[in-house]
Amino acid sequence: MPTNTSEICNYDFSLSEPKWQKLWDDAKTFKSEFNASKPKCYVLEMFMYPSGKVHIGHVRNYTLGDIVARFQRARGYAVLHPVGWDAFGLPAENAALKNKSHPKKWTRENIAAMKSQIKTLGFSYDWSREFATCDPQYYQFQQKLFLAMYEKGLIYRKESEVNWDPVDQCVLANEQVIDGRGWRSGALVEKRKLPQWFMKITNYAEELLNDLEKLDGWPEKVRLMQKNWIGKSEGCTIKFKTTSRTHEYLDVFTTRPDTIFGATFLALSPNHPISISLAKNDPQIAAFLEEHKKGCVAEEFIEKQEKYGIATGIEVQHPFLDKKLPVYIANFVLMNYGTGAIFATPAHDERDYAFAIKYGLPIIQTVSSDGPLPYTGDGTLINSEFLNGMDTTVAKREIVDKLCKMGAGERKIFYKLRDWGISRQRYWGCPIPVVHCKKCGVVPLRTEDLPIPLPDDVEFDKQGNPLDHHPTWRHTSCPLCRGEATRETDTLDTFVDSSWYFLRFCVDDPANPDLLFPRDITSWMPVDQYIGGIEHAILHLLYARFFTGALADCGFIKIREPFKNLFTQGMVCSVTYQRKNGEWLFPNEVRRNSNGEFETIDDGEEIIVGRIEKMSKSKKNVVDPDEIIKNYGADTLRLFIVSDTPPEKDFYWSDEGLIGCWRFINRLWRLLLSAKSCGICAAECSDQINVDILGHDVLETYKSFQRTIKNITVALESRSMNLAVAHLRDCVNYLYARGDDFEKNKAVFSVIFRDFIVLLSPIAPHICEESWSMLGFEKFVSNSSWPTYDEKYLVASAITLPVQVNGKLRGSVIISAQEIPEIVFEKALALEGVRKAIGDLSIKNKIYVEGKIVNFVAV
RNA sequence: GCCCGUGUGGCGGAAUGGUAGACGCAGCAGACUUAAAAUCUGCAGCCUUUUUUGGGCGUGGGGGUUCGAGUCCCUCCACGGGCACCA
Repeated sequence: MPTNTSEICNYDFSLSEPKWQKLWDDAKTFKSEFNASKPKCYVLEMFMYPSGKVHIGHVRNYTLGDIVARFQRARGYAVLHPVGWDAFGLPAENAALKNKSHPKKWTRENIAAMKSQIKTLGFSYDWSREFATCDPQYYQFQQKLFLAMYEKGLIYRKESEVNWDPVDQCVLANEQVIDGRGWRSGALVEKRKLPQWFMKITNYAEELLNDLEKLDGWPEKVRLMQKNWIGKSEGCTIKFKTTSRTHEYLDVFTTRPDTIFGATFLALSPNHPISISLAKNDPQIAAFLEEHKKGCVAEEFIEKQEKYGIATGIEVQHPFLDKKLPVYIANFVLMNYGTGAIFATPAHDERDYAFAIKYGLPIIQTVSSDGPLPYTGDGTLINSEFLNGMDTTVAKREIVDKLCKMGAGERKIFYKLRDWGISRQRYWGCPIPVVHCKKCGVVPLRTEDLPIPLPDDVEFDKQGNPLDHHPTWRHTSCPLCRGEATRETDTLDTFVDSSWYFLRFCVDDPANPDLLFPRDITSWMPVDQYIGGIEHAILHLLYARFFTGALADCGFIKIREPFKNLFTQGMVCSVTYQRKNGEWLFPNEVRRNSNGEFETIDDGEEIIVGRIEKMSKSKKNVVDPDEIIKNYGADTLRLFIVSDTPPEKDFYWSDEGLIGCWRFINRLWRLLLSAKSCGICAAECSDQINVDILGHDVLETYKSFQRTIKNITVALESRSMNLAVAHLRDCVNYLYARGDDFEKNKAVFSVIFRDFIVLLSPIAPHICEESWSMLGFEKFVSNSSWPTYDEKYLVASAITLPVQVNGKLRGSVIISAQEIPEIVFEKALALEGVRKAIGDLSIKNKIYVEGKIVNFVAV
């Protein structure tokens, strides 16, 4: 890759790009203004965590958003396109520890550094709305929202078994535990009991699930992932009478009440109250529970657990048969789902089957099937008394009705979704506005006591939460009794910060200390186009949906769904290089030797060229956006990042591809220079082009360009940026070949060039401004309107029609658009290839699809 | 295990059931140049001496629907992702 591009550079981006960025800034070009006479369009990219450096993944995300924002602006929308920082979080604390610095300092410096990087990409942001979630002006409102939701009963505190990350010394939400490990540290998560703050997201399970159907602007995949995560199952509880003296009844939950006659035993979770109470008097059960507890933490049990259990000696009465069923404690029954107890039907459930085989329990088939047991599908009931002969769906309804009438069961719905644990035992987050009073207990602060600022003077030399060690901050008075009280030292999960930032962006002046959500907020909401990575499909997007509904219920806002359209872009990937000893290498430490093999530059060691993987620092397969911008300019990078690969798919970085885009930018510049020297300019433009007097060739060019306008418009509407780029390239190639016509048809080509510049401007805005100005157009191309096209010019006068015989291509004829079928067939039959293919066969059928194809069926 | 998605040249990828491979990368040839780079102009799925304006094959495999299938249906395979004892 040439690093010194000055010699081959005929378009000087290094002058042009900063110039236009400054002019846009000075003119406040991208300041969003709500305008009731225009349709609104809120374009938002998931805001950035200030890690310190912008990476290519950011560039892809924000370029996609900027193209949408600029395109919609040109099409006449009032566009809101804000930018901000997701600035609280653990890495700031870790970095502070490492560098003996302060999280605030680290965060602020990173924001400053990343902001200057982002600015060099020329995004059309309204910077006046910028904020960071660690701004007291932002989090004070979050504290206010907390109090309102607390009052509404949507937040509660509970002693709870939590996911404890032993490395980060922090509690994790269920969503942050991946394969039993912390999502950030990768450490094996332990179970601990701690008092925790929760948000009642489960109150919204049904709404969050049902509204997914309305979100037709979301990828099906994301909706499905959320649906599975919410995990609704409909069924019923059944009350079994037991032989135990201490526990008269045992409630179980099932989605298959139809299989009740196949029940041969019951199973309790080891954490079930009955299990625990039995353990007090039964050392064997106590030992079993202890062993299970240990097993839960060990890795191999998370991977693949064998089913095992222990008999309790208790039996229950079958609700319909004169029969007693034994009760077991089984490791595969979860306490935090359903009632923590099940009835087992080995014939129709894989887990029950495995358990029954292991402990020699009976297996009774109650749904007929051709295949082997266990059979979990639907079918006709057998061995089931009054249900015999019914279909499973009918039988379900019938049996539940009967249980309800008997008072032995009720219809019930359970969800996999759990309440959201929002407590974090960490310093760098939003303080929870609550105090602990010896007399009054947990007391929320009053709104007038806000904000509770995070103290700056903390020390990180001790284990755990620095707020706990602060000499004064904790000590305060109780808002109720004025007595001595201590502040809550847990801070809020940073996912709370990102659950409503999109609402705050709607506020004209985010630094305004008084207004939370002024009246114009609902004018901008919902977000019309949200863009971000698929990795947030569940966590962030589910929390944000919940928060929006909850804030509506608290009376703050009127909308319930925050994101109308969602686009999830793919990852940016690149090849990896490794030494034989496994050490990763940067691309610039590697070269190809004369045999075409890869070797290190410094010692010539042979290199393993690894898989193409997501760019990451640890694998060293990263490219630095700063370097690219320095050598090729922002327009080249923006163009490249949306070329070729559809935005939802993974993008494979290649230096050659980047250089191809660089060549395109320069080729375009040469085209514009030659156009200018032919007299193409603003003054020659006329919106009244008389198409009727154009010569044949120019008319064809004009029509072809009309199609280009349509193609690019359609491509950008459907977010197919790669297709838009292909059509732009096509158009440049086409115009290049018609250079000789420019001078003779200045009016037509001036209009074409003007419109072309607008078409390219969302993707490569700087060179477009430069050429806009060079050709004498006024103001900014960034402020001009999107070109329109007329469908009537899209119809070609002559069509090349493919001709098939028995579905195989045998030639083609040129016909006029309105040709009658008889003439078309006549012309087609005259083709030598067609005659040859038909030969001695007789024509059975003739098909002519207007303007598309001719097919002769011959046998 | 369950659910979802994807499979097209050397590569990234185009294609409302209607000429498969647009556009680009890499490649090849020519022009310009002392030369190289850059640039410009062409060629380019595979097989096949009917010197080719011919023929055959071709969108993961097999089958089906259709005048016609990359596209729709069935089935198998491979890869990727999500969930994972959720009763």
